[in-house]
Amino acid sequence: MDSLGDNIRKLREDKELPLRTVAAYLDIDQAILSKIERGQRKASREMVVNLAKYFKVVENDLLIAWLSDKLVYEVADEQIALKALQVAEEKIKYISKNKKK
Amino acid sequence: MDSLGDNIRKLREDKELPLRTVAAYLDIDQAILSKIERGQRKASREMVVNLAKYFKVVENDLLIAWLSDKLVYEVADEQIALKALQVAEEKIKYISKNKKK
DNA sequence: GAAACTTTGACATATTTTGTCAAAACAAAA
DNA sequence: TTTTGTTTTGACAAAATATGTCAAAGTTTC
Repeated sequence: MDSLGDNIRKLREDKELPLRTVAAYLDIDQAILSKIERGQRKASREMVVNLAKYFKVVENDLLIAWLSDKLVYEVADEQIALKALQVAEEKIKYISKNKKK
Repeated sequence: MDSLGDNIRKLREDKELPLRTVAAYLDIDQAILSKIERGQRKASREMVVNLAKYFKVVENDLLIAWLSDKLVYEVADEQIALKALQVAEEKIKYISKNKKK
């Protein structure tokens, strides 16, 4: 249930690595990584994939944290947020059902 | 469960109005309205609110269609789409619980 | 086939996102 | 408190997206 930022900050601090090191691996400026960890910038999908590889965690776990963050961000100041998410679920179910054919 | 575009196309055709008329009310080019109805462009929140007023339908119904479309768009080509939506729901529930205080 | 309506695509403009950098802020250790 | 290493911040430029405008092409109706 944590945000992606919380996740990767924990992973990084557990290994006692400076931003610099992880940022270098991702080939991004450490300022950006700092902002991502604090939720001020969004990570790209590619960064998330690379982070999962780097920290050896299940890629989908991080991707779900990342994508759900984006969704929350999208609906954040709407009263109808929850309802919209539920309807979106139905739509996705419907779409994937019809894709199997 | 319909997309916003389907919704407003139905509303418009039921009243037998040309794109031109509705577009004029919204103060947008009819080309844009055409694309919105066919899901090729996103409507702005403001347009949705104005459309609800224009067609005298419940504003939230259209807003939910609009917002859920955006969410579907966001997750569309992810395998984890459904899972991410569910996690986003949890996050929203958590957030709104803590906002009530 | 003329008239009204709709769709399409090219293009310009505006807005948002993203990357870069350096200075400021902070923390730990001497 | 100075030094050293780390993190955060904000200003700015560049890149990528989104949005608006228009006219031509396509479609439907009569």
